[in-house]
Amino acid sequence: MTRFFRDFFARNTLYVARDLLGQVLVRWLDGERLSGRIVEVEAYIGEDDLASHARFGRTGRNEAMYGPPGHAYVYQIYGLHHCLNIVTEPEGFPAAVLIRALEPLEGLERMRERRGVVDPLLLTSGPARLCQAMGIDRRLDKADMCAPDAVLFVEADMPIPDEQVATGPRVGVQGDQQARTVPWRFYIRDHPYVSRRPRPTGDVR
DNA sequence: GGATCGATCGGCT
DNA sequence: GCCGATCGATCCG
Repeated sequence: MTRFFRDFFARNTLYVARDLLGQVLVRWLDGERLSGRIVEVEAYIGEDDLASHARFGRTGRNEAMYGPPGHAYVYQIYGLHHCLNIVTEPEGFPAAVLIRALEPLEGLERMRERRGVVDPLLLTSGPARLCQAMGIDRRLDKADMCAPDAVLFVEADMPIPDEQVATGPRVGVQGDQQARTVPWRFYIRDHPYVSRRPRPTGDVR
């Protein structure tokens, strides 16, 4: 399978996000290959995006977002969970695609051990779940996902036609009306492995 | 099915 | 000192 080169990630973040759907995220962990099809993602674009970690400018945590495309941005949240992003756009512009859900393909038993659950629907449907299943933590922050010897990378697999791509507001975003409602969440329509977390209503009456 | 809440801690406005 | 791009348990209906 072909891996994506850096120029794939250097593009407009919305295109990268949409095009990542259907592709396969691969993680080599202790000599074992774990993988899953990407079925749900979100785009975080620039310092003007008030839902982005870059909204307050460059800091220690978000530094990877300002770095070269095709690298991982992994952060810890709520003191106990990790989330994986892939950095996009040319170096210097802070943007990334959050990987929100996978359909597990390879290494299910290992994922079950790591997650402590058996149901495949609970293995990698959720940004923190997939990180736990695949052993992704801050040690992989800034890892180059385009390097020949990468232990975390994306393989080109199955393009998803426009009819099967759905969009919507990003999950878990609070505050600013624009940030809450802009349709920068992309997912495969009716795919069983998309996370179903209910989102707080962004409605104003 | 939906709503609510606690866990747990690094980074920061 | 406060808060979070989450998850899982628990309670209610």
